[in-house]
Amino acid sequence: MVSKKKTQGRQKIEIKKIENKNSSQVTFSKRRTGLFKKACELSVLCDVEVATIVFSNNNKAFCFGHPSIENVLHRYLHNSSSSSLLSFSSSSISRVSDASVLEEFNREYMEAVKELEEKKKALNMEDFQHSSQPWWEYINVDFGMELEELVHMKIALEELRKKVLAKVKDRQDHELMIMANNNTNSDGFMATAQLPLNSTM
Amino acid sequence: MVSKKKTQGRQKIEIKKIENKNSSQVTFSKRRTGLFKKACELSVLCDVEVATIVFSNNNKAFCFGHPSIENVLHRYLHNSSSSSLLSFSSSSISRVSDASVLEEFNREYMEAVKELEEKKKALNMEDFQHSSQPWWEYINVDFGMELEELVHMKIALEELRKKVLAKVKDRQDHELMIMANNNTNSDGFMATAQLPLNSTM
DNA sequence: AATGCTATGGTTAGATC
DNA sequence: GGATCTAACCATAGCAT
Repeated sequence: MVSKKKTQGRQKIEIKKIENKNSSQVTFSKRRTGLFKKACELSVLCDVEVATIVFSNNNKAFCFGHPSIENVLHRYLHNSSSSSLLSFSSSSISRVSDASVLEEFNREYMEAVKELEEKKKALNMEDFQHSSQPWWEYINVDFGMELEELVHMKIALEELRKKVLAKVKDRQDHELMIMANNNTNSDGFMATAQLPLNSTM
Repeated sequence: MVSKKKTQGRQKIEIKKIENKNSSQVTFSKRRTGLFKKACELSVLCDVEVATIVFSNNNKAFCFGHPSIENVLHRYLHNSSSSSLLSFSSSSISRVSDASVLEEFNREYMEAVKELEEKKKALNMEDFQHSSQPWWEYINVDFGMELEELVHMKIALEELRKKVLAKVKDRQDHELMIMANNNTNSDGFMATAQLPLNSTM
């Protein structure tokens, strides 16, 4: 009997730039996932801090960090300016940065991280990730927004409000229709639906 | 003839902290090498920027970066205002000292990431990820929300609106005060500040 | 602490939907 | 653009050095 293979399976490839755009995109997605998984496993198995950042060709940043990206970057940058640093890049092995460049970089970094922390705090993402509460409960405006941003936000919220109201209206009509056709609906749910929805926002 | 195997080969292991100090060290060394190799391959195959930092338990930093560590970190930190929501970390899990909980790290992590991905999708984060537009422009209500959720969202938005309005008011007063004291302010910015802010939302 | 050995577990290229 | 499948390639646990 001739064994007919369904696929050729994994083929050996050279490690060089994949010119085909589609293949490159597929490989990027698969290997990125694999890389993050490996990074995660290393952090767990050996109880160490790991940070990995990948930029796609579309300028998208993907990252993994344990205990957190900012934490590890902070530690790295802090250590690198004061003590010896074992690092290498694909272009040059065992490359050590100039101290003055790192000083400047550190300053920029501190500013960026501060801003990042504030925005993160603003959205309470840490809690949001592991909470059962809906995301919109966590939005606040305590971070330092420029006036221009606030105006834009106000306009965006106005649009959002319209969408929500429309959605609520649709659902309410839908539920009432169901109720009209089916008396077995639970009272608890319908009670919620009967909140005053047309109050001014 | 009895086939006598020299070794048992690679054995399956759980992804949890390796308590044996020596084993942990060996695994750290091997997997660290593997991780950097994967990172390097990804950067070459897909022609993308990658940075990976690992701290050993001895406080030693190992890293790989293409085109360089500083380059990628710099890019990440400067893009942070638009990409901060897309990073994920395992910080909440690292706070747990109980070993039994740590054992479940992998499963919990995967679940958390999956859940997060879903929420991101709901918020149209994919587009938001690589855009310079602020996050609130991307909020929509197209996903399947229950009526109860919508009502809660409406209430939350009402609260949010109040905060924004208050913030806008404060800023406006503040800017006007500055303008009164300092005529060198740019007109462009102040023009934005003079948008009609008291329109009904 | 890093490296070589092997058998096995795990990752992924290529195709398909 | 993602999800799934298969076979083949690759990484690495456990051991010794």
